[in-house]
Amino acid sequence: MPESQEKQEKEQPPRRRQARGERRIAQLLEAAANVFCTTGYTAASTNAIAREAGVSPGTLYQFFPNKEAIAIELGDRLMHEMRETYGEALAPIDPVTPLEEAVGAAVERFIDFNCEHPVFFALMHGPDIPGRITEAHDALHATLLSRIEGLLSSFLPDAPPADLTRTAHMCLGLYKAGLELVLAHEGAERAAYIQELKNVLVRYLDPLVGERLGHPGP
Amino acid sequence: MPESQEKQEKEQPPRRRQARGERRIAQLLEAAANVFCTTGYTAASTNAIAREAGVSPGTLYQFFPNKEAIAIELGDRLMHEMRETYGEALAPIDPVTPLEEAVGAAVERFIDFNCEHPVFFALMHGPDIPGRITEAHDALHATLLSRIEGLLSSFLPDAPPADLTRTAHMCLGLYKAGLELVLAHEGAERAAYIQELKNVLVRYLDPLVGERLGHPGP
Amino acid sequence: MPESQEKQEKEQPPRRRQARGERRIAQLLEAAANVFCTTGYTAASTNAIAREAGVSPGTLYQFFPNKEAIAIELGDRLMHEMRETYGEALAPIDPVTPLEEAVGAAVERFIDFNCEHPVFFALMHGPDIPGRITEAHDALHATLLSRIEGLLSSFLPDAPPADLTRTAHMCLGLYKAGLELVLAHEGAERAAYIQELKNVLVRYLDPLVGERLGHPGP
Amino acid sequence: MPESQEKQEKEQPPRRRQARGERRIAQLLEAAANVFCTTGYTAASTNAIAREAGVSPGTLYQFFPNKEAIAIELGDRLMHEMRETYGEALAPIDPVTPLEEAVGAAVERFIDFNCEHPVFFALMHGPDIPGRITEAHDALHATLLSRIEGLLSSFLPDAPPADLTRTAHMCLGLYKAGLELVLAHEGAERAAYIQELKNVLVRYLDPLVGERLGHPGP
DNA sequence: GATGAATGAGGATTCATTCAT
DNA sequence: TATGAATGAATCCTCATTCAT
Repeated sequence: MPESQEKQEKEQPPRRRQARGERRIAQLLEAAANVFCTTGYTAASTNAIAREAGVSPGTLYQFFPNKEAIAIELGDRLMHEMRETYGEALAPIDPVTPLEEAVGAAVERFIDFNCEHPVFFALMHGPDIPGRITEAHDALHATLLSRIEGLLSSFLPDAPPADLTRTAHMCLGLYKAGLELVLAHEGAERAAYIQELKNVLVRYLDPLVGERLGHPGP
Repeated sequence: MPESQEKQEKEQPPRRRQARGERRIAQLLEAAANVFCTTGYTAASTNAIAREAGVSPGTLYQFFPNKEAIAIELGDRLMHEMRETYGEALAPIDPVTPLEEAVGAAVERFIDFNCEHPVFFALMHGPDIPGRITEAHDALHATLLSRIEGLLSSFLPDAPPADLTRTAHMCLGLYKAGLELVLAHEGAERAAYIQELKNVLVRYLDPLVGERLGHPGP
Repeated sequence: MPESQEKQEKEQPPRRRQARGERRIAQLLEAAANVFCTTGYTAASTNAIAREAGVSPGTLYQFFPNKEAIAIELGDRLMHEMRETYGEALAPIDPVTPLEEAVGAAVERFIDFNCEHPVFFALMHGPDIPGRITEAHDALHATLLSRIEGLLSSFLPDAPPADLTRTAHMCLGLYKAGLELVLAHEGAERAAYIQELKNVLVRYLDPLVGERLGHPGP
Repeated sequence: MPESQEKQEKEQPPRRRQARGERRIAQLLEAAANVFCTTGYTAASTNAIAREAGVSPGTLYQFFPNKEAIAIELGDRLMHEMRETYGEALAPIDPVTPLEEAVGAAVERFIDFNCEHPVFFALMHGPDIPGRITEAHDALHATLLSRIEGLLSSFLPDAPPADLTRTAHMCLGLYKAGLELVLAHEGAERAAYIQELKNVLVRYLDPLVGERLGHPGP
């Protein structure tokens, strides 16, 4: 069947190439994740990423125009995977779920996700410059914020948008701070920090959701 | 008066030299603060610091062996100034002071200090690598933690040391997270974030100090 | 012929690249040889080598991690060429050859080799620090020593290994010393020094080989 | 006695200053010797010497215009001390002394001197560039050569000057080579190398002095 | 004399990126 | 596509030397 072969050669190669390209991209992203974790985002070099991926620098630049782009794509995939793993189900939470339970579950999931994808942490913190936010960092942040806002909106349906946004920012910030401490410890101490992080969030949010139906304040 | 001359030879020369050097050091530290704020600690280069200070690289290295040393000295001076400004008085807090008031005041002071010394923030966050903690970062952190522990111990006299330390770590982390948000906003929004930060800390700590004399839980 | 293409993909690309690289390496090594001869090994700078080679510093570092590595490779190639030129035939010398003749030939060859590859001298002397021996220097030395030991063992088949080694060290040292003087002179004077070097070695070795068959001492 | 005091103040200060200067110079030279031994002449830095001497760089430059000058002065003093220690007596050697004894004694003395003044070795070898001889190196060399020539002339009274000079050069070279090996070993092995060095020199010189009175060749 | 500050060119090395193959 | 060679500016840091005090 030379014809079909011809066809294959004409149609499949694009596919194959795409497939190969996908593999390369995945390979590069994984390498980048490793390097970001090891040396931090700022200190990570594209050459190091290419080396870790076992390809030449030129190859890297065939798929990504620069380091930023790698981080962005990595963040995107991370967000995508988070959605795949935990689903959009994050958002529609049964309003009857007690806050403590909801927060506890969310924190657990976030931490689990982080442990499975340590680069998440590296990307979230990004370069230490306060003002200059990188695109990658930013995109990740925005996604996370919107997810958190989604979560919060179930509990705070009446909050003004500005307040909601602010609360989401706070929650994300607190979570990041807690995560840093959690990751810095192990065993029982880690568990204790996880509990503290939950406490922080629950106690912070509790008064805000006090007026919810079925959740009369104390 | 050969005697006085002898004295001069033994005491003055070191001082005289130090005068210029001291000025240079201050100048370099100020430049370093600027550069750290602008580009972040990790990306800051010694050459950039020297350029900012208007001196040659060699001059910088006559006073500091490397970037780390600059950061350490900067952190030390910052801590010293913090103590000068707000005094050891942070520690001995009247136990009758309501938690809210105490936390509010502490937060205000910390934020004020940060606004006056923006490099504080840059130093606190340090390089984005999770494990690799730099000396400078570390020293600053340790000092802050001990100050916070001191503060907390007035409120939590009965807490086991491990818990106290953990709580201090949490507070510092929360504060850093809040500060980042505060600094990222201005005007009313900044004020709102400051309030949120206070809320977070008060609500987090309130249950822990519930058993204090005169502060029975609700 | 997809198969041959596969082969090309697997075998040729590495080769093709190496062609240019190989040329660059040769070019860099030649430049290094020049610089080592001109300024000495210690004072030679990688930048100077790159400049001499007409490439950028970065290019040099794509092939060699540092100056040492260049010297090592240079030494290796030199040793290889020496073997190519004079062959392993150095070792198995007809035991009936008179010592004077053998030493004379060896000295001539060594000197010729040096004149063709002046960097040999620079590498042999290495940095002037007594203790701190560099790898490059060391490797060259070891190779030369083993060659000399091989030569000597034909003449001193019964010498204990320790003595043989010591004698080899002496011969190499004497040769280096003589070479320095030879290179420092020209014309008739150079010839005279060459003769003196031969005399030194022959007279030094003669008593040691006195007991050889057919070479009864006087 | 204010007058005499006045006198002292007017006359002694110059002396004192000279004394202080002498001390400084000695101090600097000793420091230089240490640094030359530790890091080698080429790599030695004037700043390091000043530091080792416990003075400021400026002070060093008040006594020596550059590194070379330090080495030269160091060499001069070394030569002076050698003369002080072993005297001009090196030259007039009893022509009846057997060559072996004379050479053995000379080698012993040279080696002893080196062990007491390790910098001697560093200075003798100097920078590894063949052509570019430094002044310091040169001066030292010249002195040593003339001493050796003196020694040799007792044994070779009839040798043409050119031959004498050449032989002296050879002896110095051989001695340097041997010294390197001697210093590189310890204990019994060192002793063995010392013996070998003596052998080399005796055997090299013996035929040359064969015609001396009372020393008929074998 | 003595100090230590100052210089600025030069050292090794790395990096993001581009280019020829 | 993929390679690896090439770049050159930028990194940190050192050095011989000079200068104001």
